[in-house]
Amino acid sequence: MREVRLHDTLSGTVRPLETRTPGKVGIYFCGPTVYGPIHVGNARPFVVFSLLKRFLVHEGYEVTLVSNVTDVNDKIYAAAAAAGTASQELARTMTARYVADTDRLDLGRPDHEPLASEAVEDMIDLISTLIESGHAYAVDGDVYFYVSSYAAYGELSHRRLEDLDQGESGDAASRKRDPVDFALWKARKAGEDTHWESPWGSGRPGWHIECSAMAERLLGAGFEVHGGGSDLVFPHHENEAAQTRAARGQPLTRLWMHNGMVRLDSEKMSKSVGNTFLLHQALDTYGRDALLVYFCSGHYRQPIEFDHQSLVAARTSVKRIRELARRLQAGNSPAWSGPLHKEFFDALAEDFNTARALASVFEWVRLANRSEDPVGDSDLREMLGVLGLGNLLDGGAQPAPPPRALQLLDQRDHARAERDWALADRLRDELGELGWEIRDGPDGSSLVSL
RNA sequence: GGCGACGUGGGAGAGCGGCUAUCCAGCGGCCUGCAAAGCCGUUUACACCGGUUCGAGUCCGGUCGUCGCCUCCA
Repeated sequence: MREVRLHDTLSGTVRPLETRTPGKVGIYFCGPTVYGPIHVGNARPFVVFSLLKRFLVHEGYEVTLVSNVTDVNDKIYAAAAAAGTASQELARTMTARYVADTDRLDLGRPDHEPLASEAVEDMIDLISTLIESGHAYAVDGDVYFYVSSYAAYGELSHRRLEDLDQGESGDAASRKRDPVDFALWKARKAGEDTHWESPWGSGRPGWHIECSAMAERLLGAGFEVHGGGSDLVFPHHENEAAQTRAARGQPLTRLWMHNGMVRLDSEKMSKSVGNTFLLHQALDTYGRDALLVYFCSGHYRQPIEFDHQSLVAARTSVKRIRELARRLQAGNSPAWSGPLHKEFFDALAEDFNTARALASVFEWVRLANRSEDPVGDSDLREMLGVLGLGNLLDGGAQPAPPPRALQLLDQRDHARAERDWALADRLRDELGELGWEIRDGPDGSSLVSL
């Protein structure tokens, strides 16, 4: 188990991963609001934190990964109304699609995927505690967090209250003590078809409180890593941090990790801008393997451009690994593999640098291709496995070509022996149509399935 | 306007103050009837201007540019 270091947004530094209990890590990352199918940008945290878990498990940690689904939200009400369905119905449908789409990434599921709508009791408890301790106040059925009561507000996002644009609008503004106060509970409004009873009347929870409540229930306050997209740092995570620490007297998490945005045309991919590429489309177009390589090809904190060329490049790299798999054999890897294997895991241990790790993978591929001797796959299998790409080495064992293909190959061998290149090339084309590619080598020709 | 991040070879993208990143594409070569696959070589990059240093993409300051957050947002 090597020392794992990760970038922490709060301190702005790369810090060692600290655990409450040796060997145990709890990770929570913010999942989507389910009012539509998710896009590639939404998928990035799912990939990053799923892979981080795999890596930590590889290092010997016992990891509990939690990711919420926000199924109560203004946008869901609006989208459901527009579609003429019940908001809960829409949320259910879109949650199922989210699960189906991310399942296609084949990275497993988080250990827990709590729904906001099923955690309202926990949220009410937390809100009550905040009111009792003077950190929140109720007004006309709403409850707001009283930001002024919490001195550390702004520490996560590194901004001062006076630096915020406070051009607050809407009817909530008049009920707040201060424009920066944010809603913990919202009184039921006309047109909202879901609501819960609370000490402050019928209503529904605000957004930020769900994560504080669900993370605490499933991981306990002070858990190891809280993650999400960098666009959530403020206000979402700032507010989460404030709520939990104000209520519990201890920090929500020990380390805040944020992934960079996926861009399309140099601009953040987002539903509101409308420049989205849906995850299921990306999976259809480029395939799951290429998409993973694409995500791993840049550091998780950097923005990454979603463009055709990058995805095609990723797909070509995948082919390169698959191509190598044909000539590997099961068993221990040669001596030259050792340093690369180490480099790979060291790179992941230093702020989860998948780009650098991938470089070791391709270095490995080159050395293996260069090797005259048979090459055992064990190290590469272990490396790729952590990136969720172990499958690239399966299917290395070729299916036997059908008799028809073998017959054509035989005919081509004859044609070549007679130097009838035109016929030989025609037979090669025919084989191509059957899905077989010819590889002429010193030991004769062989067939490879396309 | 405030806060922050980033600007690397044709494209993408790592990079610890001194050592080949890597991937995709191009070109040349090896292999080969031609291909494919693979290997070797190759275009000697770090926005600009100063500074620190024996030595700076790599540290400091400034300029320009791009992006993110400041409102829902992965």
